[in-house]
Amino acid sequence: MFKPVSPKLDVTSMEEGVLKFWKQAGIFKKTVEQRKGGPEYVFYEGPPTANGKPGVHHVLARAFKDMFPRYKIMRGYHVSRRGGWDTHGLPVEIEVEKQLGFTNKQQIEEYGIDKFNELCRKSVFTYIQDWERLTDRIAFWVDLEDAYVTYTNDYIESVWWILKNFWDKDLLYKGYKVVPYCPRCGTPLSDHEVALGYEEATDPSVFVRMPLVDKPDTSLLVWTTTPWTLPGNVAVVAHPDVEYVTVERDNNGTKEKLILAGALVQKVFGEEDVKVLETYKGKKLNGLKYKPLYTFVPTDKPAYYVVMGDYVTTEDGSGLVHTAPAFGQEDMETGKQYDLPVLMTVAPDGTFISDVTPWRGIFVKKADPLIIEDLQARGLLLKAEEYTHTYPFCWRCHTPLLYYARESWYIRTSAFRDELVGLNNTINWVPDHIRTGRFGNWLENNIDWALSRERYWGTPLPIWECEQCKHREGVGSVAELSEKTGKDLSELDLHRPYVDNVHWDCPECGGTMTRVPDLIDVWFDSGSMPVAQWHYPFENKEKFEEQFPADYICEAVDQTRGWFYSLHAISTLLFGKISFKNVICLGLILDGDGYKMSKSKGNIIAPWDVLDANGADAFRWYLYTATPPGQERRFSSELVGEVIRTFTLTLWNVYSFFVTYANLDKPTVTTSPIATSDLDRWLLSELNVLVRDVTEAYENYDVPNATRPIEGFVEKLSTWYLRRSRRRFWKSESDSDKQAAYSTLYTALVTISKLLAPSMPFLADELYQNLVRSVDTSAPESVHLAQWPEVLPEMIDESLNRDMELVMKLVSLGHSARQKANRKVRQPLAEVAFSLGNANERKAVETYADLFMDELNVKHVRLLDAATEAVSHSVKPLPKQLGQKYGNRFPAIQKAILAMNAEEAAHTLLDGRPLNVAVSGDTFEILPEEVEVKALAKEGFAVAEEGAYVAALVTDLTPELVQEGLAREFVRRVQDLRKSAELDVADRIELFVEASAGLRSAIEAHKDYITAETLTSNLVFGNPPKEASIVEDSFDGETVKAGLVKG
RNA sequence: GGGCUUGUAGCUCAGUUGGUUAGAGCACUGUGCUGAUAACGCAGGGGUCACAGGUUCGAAUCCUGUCAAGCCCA
Repeated sequence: MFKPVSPKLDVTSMEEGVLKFWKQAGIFKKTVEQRKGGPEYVFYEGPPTANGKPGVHHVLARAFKDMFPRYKIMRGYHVSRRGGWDTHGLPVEIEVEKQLGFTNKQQIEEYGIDKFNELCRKSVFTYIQDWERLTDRIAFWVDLEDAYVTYTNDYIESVWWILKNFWDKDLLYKGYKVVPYCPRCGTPLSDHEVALGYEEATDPSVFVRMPLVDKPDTSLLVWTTTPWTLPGNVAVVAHPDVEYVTVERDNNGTKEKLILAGALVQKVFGEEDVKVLETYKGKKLNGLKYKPLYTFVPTDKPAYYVVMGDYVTTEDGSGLVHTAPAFGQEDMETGKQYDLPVLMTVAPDGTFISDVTPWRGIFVKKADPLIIEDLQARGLLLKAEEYTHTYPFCWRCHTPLLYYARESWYIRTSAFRDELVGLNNTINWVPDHIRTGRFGNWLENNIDWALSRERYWGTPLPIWECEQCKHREGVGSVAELSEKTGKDLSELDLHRPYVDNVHWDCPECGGTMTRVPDLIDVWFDSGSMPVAQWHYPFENKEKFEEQFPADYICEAVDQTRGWFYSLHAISTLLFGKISFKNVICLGLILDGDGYKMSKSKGNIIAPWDVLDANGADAFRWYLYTATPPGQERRFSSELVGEVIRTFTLTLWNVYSFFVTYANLDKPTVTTSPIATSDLDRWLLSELNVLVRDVTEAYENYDVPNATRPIEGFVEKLSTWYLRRSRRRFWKSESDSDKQAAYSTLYTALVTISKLLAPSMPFLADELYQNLVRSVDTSAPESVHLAQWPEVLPEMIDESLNRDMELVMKLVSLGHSARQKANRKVRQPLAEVAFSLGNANERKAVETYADLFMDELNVKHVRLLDAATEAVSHSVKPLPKQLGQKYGNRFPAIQKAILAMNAEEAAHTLLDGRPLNVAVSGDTFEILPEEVEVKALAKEGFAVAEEGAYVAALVTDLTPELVQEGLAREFVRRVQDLRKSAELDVADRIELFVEASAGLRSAIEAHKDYITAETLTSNLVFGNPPKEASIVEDSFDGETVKAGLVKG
């Protein structure tokens, strides 16, 4: 006996029940233990930060993370799914700053770094319970009890080991980094903070002459919107492939020559009459020396010449870009590339340094007009205008931000560009385009990783420097630190401020070694996780080797420059290997209107609302099936509800049907059924196609194709197989056909439960527990401990699948014809005749004649006789076949075929002979398969057609047919009555009938049929007793009163 | 400003190497069927395949440009 199953389903309580079962039986742990010794499948969890509540985008990522380990477990792999938490970084600090009401860094230092960091440490897990609860509810199986945490000493020590490795390979260096910087707050801002403060601003737009050293009458014409950066100028950038021109113009009576981009001449000079003397590519300008505008600060390297850069555009300005490496990120990159000097003309408070004598102490933005004045006076200014653009301001104090070079530590990743690109090409990206697109481009344009941060809560950069002689040492372990200091530091907290208090004597000069104040980028923390989660190499050597690299990781697309990059870069530099083999890169979740969900817009959808309404399975299924994973998706709760209506309930009802009837019949079910009918063979064939396709999709990390086809199969199972098989389950005799039907349906349901296990883990186990475990206690305890279904190729019969598809199409045409003829289905008709496009399909009509008769309620099924019954034929040349064969002669051939006598052409082709078509002197032999022949049926038929397929119904009624129709109408009434009287499916009844004459004789003529259909043990013509349930009705000109009682 | 992605019915999405009248589900309307169903069948309305050029006998599909949206970078 199976547990009785109601056709109604309360999704959430079902899921909670399964959740409870998993917990009690420890199923997750068992999935890990059971596969010990099996091949290893490695999954890495990209660590989230638990200082905010999880949202729907986290459900998305976790749903996708979960499905492949579940699949692999069922295929016999061992998967340890270790969780992890990202715990350092600015977002954590900002939360604590908010909490303390701080607005700048001084306040933190005054408050005490030790106390501040302690608050950070606590704040990190503020919402950990929300995370755990959600993770549990959506059935993301991950080991959170043994999760790695990036702030632990062990983790940090491993990160230090990596950094020491880089230090020893000379991959760490100190350089300048241009950052958005607030001169009032005295601090750089993170990208996130900068994004908060963009506003419209009006700045000067100046065109400046920079005379060439060798040709003083010719000047480069340079454009800038930040005149204050001009004292820091060291070079001018031109695009190598853009057209530049030398123009001659009148400058207050003297002729002057200016160089600028040809495309901008009109824009710069407008109406003015300028003469273009010469046109050439930008690369001709390469290396030209010009006279510096200012020389306040001496240069220690060659400067003041033209360099090449691809980023120059001809949208604005002059096409010649002024470069001051201290004040622009691109400028800094160019400076590094050409080894240009960095002129620091501005103090950290945003004023000019004293070397810039005319404007010393003046805030740079305020100095702009003064600089313009100076240039004007020296005849170097062509023109000054105003320019409105968006510019970032400090979100705290509204001071305009300066792009400003700060000293920073870098990793020499650009030296590994080829390795980064080459190794990336061996990674399987889903979607594919990320590999060469977003991620590949990023790697090809790789710049050195700016590693350091001037903050407090993070992994300290383990480099110590002598205060006197600047001698530096990298440290790669706590033991090394103990050795250098001669103290046991094994209990030292590796965070600031404690680690800052560790000093030793400089081996070079005897001075004091002090740690540099910087922390490292948190992305370096998370990118170190393959190593650091195991405290490698200090511990767990074997574990690390077993768990590296990952077979599978999955995060959203915003991680291309985040975790995806940091993982890849670190493992490339450290090991020369990839750290993940397969990666699914998810698109973002948008709201129902296509906007990004954000707190400020108030369009956040809370995951719990969706879970409480529709459960986790439907939520997951929606995420898997709605959109390919890489695409951004519009999300709404209603669409998740649709999953339940169209998929979950359909499957549930098939399941409920099976259990209900199986409990009545108690058949012996098996999952290796012997199919007796074509319908069974067809279903099993389709089932094996499904197993084959879904398995292949899982192997290819193709989520939509691992899920969507199951929907299609369930639909066919419910609306075709089961609808067509109902009577086989009802009938009273328990023959082999019935056994086969039960076993076929059983096999389908059990297989579906396994195919659904990775994607709908709750429903899958609910089905499995009842269908498998309740009859076989030796079976694995959960579907998640079971084996993935094997494809049985011998069960796949492609031609049977095609035949059944044809049958469904013809049935559909038959129904359509009935509707056109206005003949309801309960009225039997004499005959249906089909016409098919192609001769080898004809057999199917014969094979499935019984099915057609039953489904269409007709007495006879046959093929339409082309010779005698079709009034006419039409021919349709098929473009695909003929077009590919005859190319540009196709239109003429098509025209010629249509111009022929359709009847003669049709008969030729129907006989299987080729058609000779003459087109402007040439004769072409057109084959039967290149033309579609369509028959039009003669009158007397109700016809429906689609392409070459025709269904023709004989609609004439005989008295016998009418009587049979009446009998069916009567049965329908009785069945409704049974239902409204809430009788059980198997209850027998006594039936009392009063009917008009026509109906009465119909009932008498079909008494056996009626009593069998309605489970009537006694049919009486007469007045029903008082206790009977009664219906009165009239139809087809007849009236009836019927009553029934149990028994 | 650059890169990547996307644009097909009211909504969510398919659409194969270019080839018949561009499809499905949901929603809507009509109708039929039903002792598993919250369903199902049949039919109907609903499309400038974002736009404009080009290649081709033939373009939703290939090429170029434009527009819009999203993300990343500047």
